[in-house]
Amino acid sequence: MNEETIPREFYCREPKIVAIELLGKVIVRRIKGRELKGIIVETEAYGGKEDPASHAFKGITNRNKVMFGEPGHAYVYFTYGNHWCLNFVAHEEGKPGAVLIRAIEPIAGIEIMKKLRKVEDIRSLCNGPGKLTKALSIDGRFNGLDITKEGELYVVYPGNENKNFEIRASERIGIRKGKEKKWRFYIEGNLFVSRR
DNA sequence: GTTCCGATTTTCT
DNA sequence: GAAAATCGGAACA
Repeated sequence: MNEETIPREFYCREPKIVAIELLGKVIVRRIKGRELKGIIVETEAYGGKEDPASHAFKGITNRNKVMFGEPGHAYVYFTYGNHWCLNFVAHEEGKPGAVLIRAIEPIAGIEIMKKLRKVEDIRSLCNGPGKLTKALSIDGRFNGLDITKEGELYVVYPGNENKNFEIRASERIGIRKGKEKKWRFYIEGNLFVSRR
């Protein structure tokens, strides 16, 4: 398949920039020798002191410490008593930050995802942060994982398809503070984006 | 189609 | 003890 992982430098920029640039990239999840893949179609950026909606806003805690660490790692947290959310740590030197992956378009291993999610509708497999972690079987074990190296979970550049798309920005979803920041980004017209 | 609401548990105050 | 970067189902239009 000739896949090339995305280097650490890619993530060493403002979360907002990385969130935009991640659209169209491909997440690879390996389970027992099989590959599940999805194109990133929806993201949200979270910053540090300047962003009251971010977990990192009030400083470092045991939960969010990964956001303060080296970019290019996964930040996985549990919320609402039911769901895991997948983020990629992304920030400039010395500033915490991360990008929440809100939705992906399944392109490989779809039958496995259906079993994990217990739904048949492809569009409902991964169109939300809690859904995609379930479809990819991602949980707290992945917190801190390096996603610039091939392994159980990593990110690669897309193949030849889907290079032309229009990016839209909007208010972030499910937060109370910091709504004035238009830091949610998605691919216009894509069927797999949540809350269209 | 939309809106409303309960589930469930970790984390921080 | 309250809130939380959510989901799915029920009720209503």
